[in-house]
Amino acid sequence: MLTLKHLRSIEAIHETGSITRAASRLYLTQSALSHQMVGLETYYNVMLYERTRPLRLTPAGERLLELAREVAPRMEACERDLQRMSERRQPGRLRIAVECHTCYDWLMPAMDAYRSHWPEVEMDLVGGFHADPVSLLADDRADLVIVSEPGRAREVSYEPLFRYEMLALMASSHPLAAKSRLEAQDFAQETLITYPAPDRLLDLVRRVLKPAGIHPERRQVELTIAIVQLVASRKGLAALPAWAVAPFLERGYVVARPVTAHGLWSDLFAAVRSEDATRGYVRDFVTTLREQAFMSLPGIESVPESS
Amino acid sequence: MLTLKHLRSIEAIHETGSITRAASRLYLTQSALSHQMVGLETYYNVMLYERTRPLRLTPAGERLLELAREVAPRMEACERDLQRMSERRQPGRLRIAVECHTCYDWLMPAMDAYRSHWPEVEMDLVGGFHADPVSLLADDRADLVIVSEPGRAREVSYEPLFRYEMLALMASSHPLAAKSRLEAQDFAQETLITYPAPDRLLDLVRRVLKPAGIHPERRQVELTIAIVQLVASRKGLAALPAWAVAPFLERGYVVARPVTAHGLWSDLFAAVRSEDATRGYVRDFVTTLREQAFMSLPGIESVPESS
DNA sequence: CTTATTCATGAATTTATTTCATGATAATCA
DNA sequence: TGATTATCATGAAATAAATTCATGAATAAG
Repeated sequence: MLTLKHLRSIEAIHETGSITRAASRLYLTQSALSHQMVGLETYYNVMLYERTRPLRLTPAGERLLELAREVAPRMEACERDLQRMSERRQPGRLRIAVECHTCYDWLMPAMDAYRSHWPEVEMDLVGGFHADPVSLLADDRADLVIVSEPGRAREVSYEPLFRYEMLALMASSHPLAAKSRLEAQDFAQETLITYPAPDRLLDLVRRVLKPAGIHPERRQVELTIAIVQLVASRKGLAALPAWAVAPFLERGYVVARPVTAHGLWSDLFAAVRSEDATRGYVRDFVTTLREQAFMSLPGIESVPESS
Repeated sequence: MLTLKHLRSIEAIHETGSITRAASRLYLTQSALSHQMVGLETYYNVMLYERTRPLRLTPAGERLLELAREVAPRMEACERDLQRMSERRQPGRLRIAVECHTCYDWLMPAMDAYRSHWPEVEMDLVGGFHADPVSLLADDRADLVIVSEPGRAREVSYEPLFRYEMLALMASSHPLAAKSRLEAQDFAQETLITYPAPDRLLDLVRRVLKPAGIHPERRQVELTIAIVQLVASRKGLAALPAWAVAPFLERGYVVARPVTAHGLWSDLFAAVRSEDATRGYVRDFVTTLREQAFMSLPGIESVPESS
């Protein structure tokens, strides 16, 4: 029988163009999703997608996608209403702390989307720099913190959001632009342009350069646009999320290259107090973060289980 | 997770005002439906219906009902479209034969409802009287026959529709009106007014009077309204489906009484060729018959499994 | 007050879903 | 063009979910 689960699957397959990627986004194995689709196809005796790469929906698949788009939001709205009815306490509050500079790019639209679903939830951003932002949860100064690594404290629950690739950025006239990927040694003689943040938060430094014993000259700038401008002016290299550099590549002054053989991928998690993790408005905020990110950020993936 | 099944359940509970009756209409045990509801209630941590008789939906239950009403028809429309896509043969044909006179009362509206879902299916009514209407299927003179008893031939599939109670009808001034229920002997000295049909099709005669060896005087009339008129004029008794007599009871000239201790219940089935039983447009016709009947005929029930 | 009904619940059963392990097929790249 | 890597399909096993059966408790009807 047709379920919401099937509709979500069709949407994910359509959006990712692949059973494997869709499965990962749905937190399923590739096999489970394949079985699920074969089951649907057998039940209705139709093909739902062409077995080509990239995979495309057939007319029958498109029809299901259409259903998903008209039906899924209504079911979700109903679920939110039920959650509201069950939590007869005060409407919730979400004070959000963010560790990474670029996070604001996707956090703001996500908060907007969330506000329309949960108008009664009061949202706030916790400003300032904090050595250990997760401790803001226990101190009751924040209710949700965006971090790049899950901790292991039992009082805090870490919800995976997504992962993105960090790309090395250089002027298109830079000699290193000739290489298809950069390694740690390539940075040795360069200036590294970063946000003003401790090394712990700079994935390139912490996970690539420091382990290789390489400590390039450094320069710190606040704004992404300023970093790109300095790179274009051949003042040094930078490492930024793939989705953040995409708009600048079109103009051709800078180029982006992966770092190390498999690329430098960073994960993001939402940390919440474990007692809050099951609340409807909190879970829905996390879900909204994921949805909005996958909708607007090109090239991101879901966090693999092992992380 | 919320499924279409849950929505159908909520609808059935709302319409029947009882877990037991809803379960029977959904072809489930009472227990299964109870578990299902408790599961939903636990998942969302809300009550869905008041534990009173008759049972009423809570606001949370009403919210689910609202969802059901906006979402279920869309899912059904999509399923029909998929079925159409899978059957790339000729659009179907439905020649329908009917055994019982009163069937036309609910069959016509049901056919209208069905026509809007399957405009490409050509419907026709097979007229005339037939000693063995089910044989019309094998003879390819009909595609679906409404009958009151399932046969056991393997080439024919019998889909249960619903059951209704036959009530004895008499003038309100008739002495028997004093009794709360009638027995076979009560008919011995009366005239029985029936449709012009063989005894085999008259449930009162076949299942009550004949077994008791009672053969009252008879009079045959074509139209339901004429039967009621004769009864009101004290020309005799009649037995008609509860839903067919309901409109005449209001005026007060006739009264209706159950027959025998547990009432005289008649079942209805749709007989189709087994090869047709799985076709989308056929299954949907049967589903539409059930739906429309339960929607418009008061006091009917679903056919118990054993029948 | 007794007798029906009706709903809830625990245990057992059946059915469905998911994963694991692996094979087949198609795309990519030296 | 092979060799290599990606991706999807599939069967068997494991896990999870839904359904039934048997029964108890609560509620309405006679």
